[in-house]
Amino acid sequence: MQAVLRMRSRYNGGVLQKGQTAMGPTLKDVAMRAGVSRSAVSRAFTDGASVSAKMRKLVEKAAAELGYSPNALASSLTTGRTKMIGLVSNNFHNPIFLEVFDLFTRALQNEGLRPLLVNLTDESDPAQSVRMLRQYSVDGVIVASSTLLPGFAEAFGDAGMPVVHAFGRISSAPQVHVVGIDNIEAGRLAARSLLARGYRRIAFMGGPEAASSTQDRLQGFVQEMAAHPQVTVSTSFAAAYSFEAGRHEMQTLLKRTPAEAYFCGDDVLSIGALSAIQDRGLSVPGDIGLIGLNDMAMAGWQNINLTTIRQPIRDIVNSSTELITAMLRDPSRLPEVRIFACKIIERGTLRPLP
Amino acid sequence: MQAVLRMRSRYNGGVLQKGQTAMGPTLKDVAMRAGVSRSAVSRAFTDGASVSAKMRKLVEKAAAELGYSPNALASSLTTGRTKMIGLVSNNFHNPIFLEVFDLFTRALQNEGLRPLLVNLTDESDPAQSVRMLRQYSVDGVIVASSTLLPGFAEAFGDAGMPVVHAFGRISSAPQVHVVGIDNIEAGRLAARSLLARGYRRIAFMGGPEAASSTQDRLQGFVQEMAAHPQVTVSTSFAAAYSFEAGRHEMQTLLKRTPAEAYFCGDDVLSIGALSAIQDRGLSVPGDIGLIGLNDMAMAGWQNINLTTIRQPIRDIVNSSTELITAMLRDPSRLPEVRIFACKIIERGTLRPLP
DNA sequence: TGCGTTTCTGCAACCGGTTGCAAAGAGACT
DNA sequence: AGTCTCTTTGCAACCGGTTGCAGAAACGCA
Repeated sequence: MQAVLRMRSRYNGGVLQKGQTAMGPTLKDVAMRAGVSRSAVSRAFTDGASVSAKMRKLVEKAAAELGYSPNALASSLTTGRTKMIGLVSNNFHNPIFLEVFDLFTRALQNEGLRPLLVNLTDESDPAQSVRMLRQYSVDGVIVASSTLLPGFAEAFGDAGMPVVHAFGRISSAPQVHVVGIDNIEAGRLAARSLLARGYRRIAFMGGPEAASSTQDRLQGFVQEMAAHPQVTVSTSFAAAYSFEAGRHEMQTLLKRTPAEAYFCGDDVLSIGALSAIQDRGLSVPGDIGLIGLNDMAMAGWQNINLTTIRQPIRDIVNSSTELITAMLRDPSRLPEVRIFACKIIERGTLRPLP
Repeated sequence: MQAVLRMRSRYNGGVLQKGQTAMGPTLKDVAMRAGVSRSAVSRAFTDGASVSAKMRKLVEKAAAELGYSPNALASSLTTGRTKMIGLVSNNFHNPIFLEVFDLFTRALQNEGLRPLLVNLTDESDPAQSVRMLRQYSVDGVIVASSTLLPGFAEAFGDAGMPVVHAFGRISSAPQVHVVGIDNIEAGRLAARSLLARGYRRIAFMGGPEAASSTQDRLQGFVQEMAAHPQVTVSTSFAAAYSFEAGRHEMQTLLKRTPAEAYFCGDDVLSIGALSAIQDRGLSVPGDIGLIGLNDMAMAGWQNINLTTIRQPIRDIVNSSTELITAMLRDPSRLPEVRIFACKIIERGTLRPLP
């Protein structure tokens, strides 16, 4: 009985010591209050543990009275799992990624996992990021980016963390899990739809030339065109996946004889290009056709109304989350590639099919 | 000497036990390798600790050879600080928040803090979120939202966590730190600029009626108009801060006699309204004037070219970050309100000044 | 060389939990 | 009641670090 009267460990009557996190009562406090051992309390909060219903009820009562909730970090010390997932990206300028973050955070939360957001915009050294995520002992890493060099995802994998690269480059011998679309196929799809509409002088206006997504889309686009020698193809690249870059690139293109239709690397670029074309007094699709990629919300806005290739964001996010949880269950699982199909969303920036 | 030969704790030769996080060598391993005590290693990694340069060098060498980096979570157990900050929001549909997240993650990273992203879109119970953040012992919480009920931020504060509510409602007796703009003043500013341009039938088309930001903007708007009885003011609300909601609301308004100019609750709403107006064959600013709020990137795009009130996102984010770090140093600091001025960005959706 | 100071270092306890193990308790059955 | 299970409980060690304290080492100076 007298145990109950002893000091309540460091949690001295609600007065916070300076420089210390607000920390509630601990397992020890609950144990004392319930008059049981600390192990009992621990077990009462772990499902599947060996505890009698009576004990559990007793502990829960004491815990409720004290407002106790277990410290996830402390338990991670012994269990080796923190239930934290590094959510790594360098894509903070493409509005589509806001949706990506929304979906990822919700999907992870539903699995009882917490996203630790890492912004790699200023980072060029994978080792540095590995160290950071190591220090926080994340259980796994989701790389959400179409422009981040594959070296990052691989570095995490090499460091022994489960990794999924969402929106990453498809590979037939993947180092890590990859979930995304086949950008080469997307390039072909764009090419086919331009051909079907009878365009003869067409062009690829890509995103940053160094990005694998740009390269792949171009490759597919050109491949498909190769079978149609009567069609001429030209190529150029915008400096970034941004409105301004797209607008600027199109302004440059318009100074010479422009193509009849452009496959733009991405919707944001398309919208920039659209703006440049309209400023010039030309009409879309009357004078120039445009097709984008992503189908971001804005593409559907009536004053934009962009024909585009839809990237199934939701499927990619859900599948990535599923894959990371599978990895947590079985870390020895071999890297897998999951490819989702794209489809064309017909709106008003290409001339109609003949 | 023989201590060096003992088993290297759980890190058995690089082979991971199944179900365990990839964990590198530990402090103990480094201590053994360097032939010193564990305390010595710990101190070598804490700056300002009492260690000789020689010892530090010795430890660093051993650590480098083993690829050791300290476990931040373990240390948080004794120090009581995790260097993790809960970044809480429910705003995942307004593109401006992508920029907000970008800025926050970078600012926090620069301070050596890690954002734990919490999506409250589906959450209505503050107690639930408090429990979650407690379990992860975050050092503080940044609430980044203009629509989240103040009850959330206050609940975190009551639970003893340092809190800053960014984009929150200004109050003269704040429960928690608030950083943002004075929405009442923003409403006045909008009103004044419409008046100055000679509009006589003007309207407020707000965001969700329940959001404090909407209410405040309306209040300021109406207050300013009160001094001009010759001007008529009407009011309506869109269901959400989204393109579709703005478009839909404007479509409804256009069925009756529309006002000469609208102050829209937000840029996204303005752009939706713009789309509805143009669809109807009317021109902006010829037939109807529009002014938004935020100055999101898109507002500057040439095919939108929205006159709007600029919200100084960057200042708000930096100031919030500064405030949260100040709270970490001194948790007893009293709640403070920081207000930033807004200014009008003149573009092309209002008729020119007479 | 000896002595007083100051700087370093290691011991051991602790942070808040988890878990293997052994002993206690509760039933079941003879 | 006695014996044998099976369940439940507590003890104690451990997870990977930190830190107060006391003793050891290094230094300054006579």
